[in-house]
Amino acid sequence: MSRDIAKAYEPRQIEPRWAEFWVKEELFQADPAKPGPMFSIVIPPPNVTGSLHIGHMLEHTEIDILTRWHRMRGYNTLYLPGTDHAGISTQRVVVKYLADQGINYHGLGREAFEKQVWKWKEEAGGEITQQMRGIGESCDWSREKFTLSPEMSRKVREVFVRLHEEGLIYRENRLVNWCPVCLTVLSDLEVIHEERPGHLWHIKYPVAGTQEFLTVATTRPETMLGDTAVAVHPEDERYKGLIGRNLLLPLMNREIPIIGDTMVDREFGTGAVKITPAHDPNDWEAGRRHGLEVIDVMTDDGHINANGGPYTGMERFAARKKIVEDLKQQGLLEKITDHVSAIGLCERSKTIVEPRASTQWFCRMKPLAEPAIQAVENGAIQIIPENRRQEYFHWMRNIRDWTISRQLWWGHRIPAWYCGKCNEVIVAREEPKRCAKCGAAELKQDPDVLDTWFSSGLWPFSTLGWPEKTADFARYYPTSLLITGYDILFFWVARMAMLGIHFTGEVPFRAVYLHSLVRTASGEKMSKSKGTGLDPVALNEQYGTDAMRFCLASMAAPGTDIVLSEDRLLGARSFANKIWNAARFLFVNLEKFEEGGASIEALAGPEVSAKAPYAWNGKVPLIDRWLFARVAATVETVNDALTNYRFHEAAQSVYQFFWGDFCDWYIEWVKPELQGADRGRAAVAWRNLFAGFDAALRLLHPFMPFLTEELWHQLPQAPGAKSIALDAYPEARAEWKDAAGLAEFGLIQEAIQGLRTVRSEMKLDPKKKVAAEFASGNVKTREVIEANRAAIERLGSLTELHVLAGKLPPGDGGMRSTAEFDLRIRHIVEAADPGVELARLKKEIEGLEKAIASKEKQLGNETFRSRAPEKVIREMEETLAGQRVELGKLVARRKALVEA
RNA sequence: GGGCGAUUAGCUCAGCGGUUAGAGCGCUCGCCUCACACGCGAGAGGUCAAAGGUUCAAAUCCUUUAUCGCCCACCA
Repeated sequence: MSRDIAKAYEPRQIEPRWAEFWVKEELFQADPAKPGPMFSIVIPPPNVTGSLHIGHMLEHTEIDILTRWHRMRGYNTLYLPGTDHAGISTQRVVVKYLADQGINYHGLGREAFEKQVWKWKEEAGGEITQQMRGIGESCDWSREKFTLSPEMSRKVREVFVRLHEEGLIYRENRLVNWCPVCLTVLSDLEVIHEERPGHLWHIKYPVAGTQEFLTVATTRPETMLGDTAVAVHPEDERYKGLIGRNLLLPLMNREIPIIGDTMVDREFGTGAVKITPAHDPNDWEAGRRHGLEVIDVMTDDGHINANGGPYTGMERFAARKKIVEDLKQQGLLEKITDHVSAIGLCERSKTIVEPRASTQWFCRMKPLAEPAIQAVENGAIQIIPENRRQEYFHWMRNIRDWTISRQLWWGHRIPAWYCGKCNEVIVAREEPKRCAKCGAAELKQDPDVLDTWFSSGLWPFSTLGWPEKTADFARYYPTSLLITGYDILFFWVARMAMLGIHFTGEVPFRAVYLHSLVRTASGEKMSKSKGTGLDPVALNEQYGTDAMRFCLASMAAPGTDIVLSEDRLLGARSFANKIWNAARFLFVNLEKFEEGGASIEALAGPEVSAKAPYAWNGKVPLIDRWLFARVAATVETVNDALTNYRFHEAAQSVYQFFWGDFCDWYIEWVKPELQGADRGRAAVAWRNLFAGFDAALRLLHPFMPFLTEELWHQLPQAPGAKSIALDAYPEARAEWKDAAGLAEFGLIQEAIQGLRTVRSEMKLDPKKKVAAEFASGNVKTREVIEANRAAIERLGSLTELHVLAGKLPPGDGGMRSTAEFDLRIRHIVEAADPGVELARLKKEIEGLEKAIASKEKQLGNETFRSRAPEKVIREMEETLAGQRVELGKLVARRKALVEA
């Protein structure tokens, strides 16, 4: 950078280089043999065919900040990357891709289709991991995993077989959620409920052998084709007598019984419920209780099947329409009322899910859930933010069995084989040659695959080598932390907790931090499919990845969603530019200093920094004491904030430090000293400046890795030191903490700001230097000001500052008073408007009076004095005394002004 | 039907029991001061959604209400 420095920071010139460097140098490869405390994190595997969206950007930024922060603090750190095969969603993408080319995937056949998906994966599958490299994630790429790799497949089969042996996995015919578009069964979680206005159709069923009718109310008339009973409440006076009689099912002309069942709510509808065991979960149960026939009237793709009489072949909603029409025509439709009901939609296709009886594989969850509940209860797994614990508990305590089979081709094939001869079901790790029961060789593997979440549920231990006892597993499991979105708490987090504990005997992660969702300005979840997402890759190009990372971090308060705006990004970009320009200042001025024979090696570098701050004439200058005290305070704030996942607090703290302290005060203060005639003094100033800057870079690195890496390389480093990422995070060294230094410098800041305010109020030309007076009754205060007079004069644009004892009498010019000191700039102001000054005084006096009154009231209160902590009382008294002094001064000033 | 969260400066949000409530952006005034106009300096702007309550002390804890949002749920 040093000789030809761009005036503005241009991330595009810098980021790709370092992104490549980090990968090529394999800087983040973990070594289980290395000593030290451990920090491990496995990535929530993104969809292999996906691309980086804004949610990933946030998640990966948070993961990478914590990873880099731990690594710099000496932890043996592993950040394990990988991707998910994402069964249903990937299959949908490829099916559509083929369809666009006029290819029907069914026609292709299973094997050819699978080949297509693998081909797709090879082509598109690299994108997201490539993007992750591009944004500088400090992953160990040598350990990258894919949920559908042969290696992972073996682990999946192992788990399946063991669960089956334990009786936790079973196959059964029951009512499941069916998606007629995806053509597969779905788990309960994959069905999203949405309230929609609909109707309640009141249909008259003729009572067999009479002229009477029984009216039933239904929201889904088309299911009547499969009705096998009508239920009424056994104690319902209206219908009691009908129980046991038969009804003639309209349109189908089948006789069905009237049954009594307490499931019926007498208040709802007509109090009579049609029972369709094949297409409603309640009815399914009722059917079992009463031994009713199950008549499935639907095809896989949501049409009426051969059981549907005249409606056979019709699409389900077309059939609904026709059935209603026909009923109306036959005079069997009593009425239609409006009714809002929650309907189930397929998470992927948004199709209305059809409840349907089907034979599927299930996993018994209760026994798995119990230990996972306890793990969170007893703190073995910590969930942050805390309020998500409740959701976790609620779901886990009401958990139902998990439908794990899917009628897809893309996924882990279920390791079950059926004997063509004796129908024996064989579940095995390897494909069996013969039936274990009858010895026949006619075995056929179950065509279905496992729910994607089944394999991702094993992720923390499968990726680390389980069931083998690998070094990685021993060293990095249980993982330290999981960072993921709260939207997959049940899908993924809960299942990992259950399976992890069950198979390893240990929790899969010590803590789960559930990050926010990034929303659009209108509050919607950002989504690419809806076109409401911001493209992080494009934004990174535009503003810089560091700016994006910093922006997200500064907004990532736990528990609240993020609304990202370009305004905020602009602010973060400015911050990056500010850092760049601070560096530019250093190097540009260093050149001038170097002309006198100094070299950067003598002024900067790890050995020089280690001894900072440097003294001059036996004393560390106040400004340097102050700077390092601020470094220590910032380090403490950042460490504390990151320990508690308070990214926004950490980001805000480094921002304030770098911009507010380092640039606005420190650099401005030391400017003249750096180029001063006294080269010894200047060398000390340079060393302290570089040491401060070096600490700042390391402090900032987890948030803004590219920029800090670039600048770090411009400074002398230890031989063999490769990257700031492997350097040490600054420590809050005890010798840097300096309360007195902070207080003294605070006083000076207040004085300078006071002077500037007065100048501004007096509308003085910024270039015009004037004389000023400073007065304080405190000897120590006067000494501090006197000792730093030159800098105060410079930063306050003064010709000279007179330091006086006591207080300033009222007089001409602009005045400013605090409890500690008085300031005045004497100046004849031509068009000075005393009204403006009076108005300001009035406002300040009123504010003070209000504050004083409230304190006097409190302090005068006996209960307060007896109950409040002593510290609070003492502080309040001190403040009050100060405010009274200040008020006195302001009132005197006002009086003098009015009289003049 | 249950549960959770939000409501604070024009905007986006921090703060969650103890001084006159903060930040970024925007706004006003003044500055191209030899690192940075993606900048520098100085300001204006809020009865912390409403009403009760607890407390010596409430934006902060409790209750109710209103508005908005989310999650869970097999009332046909």
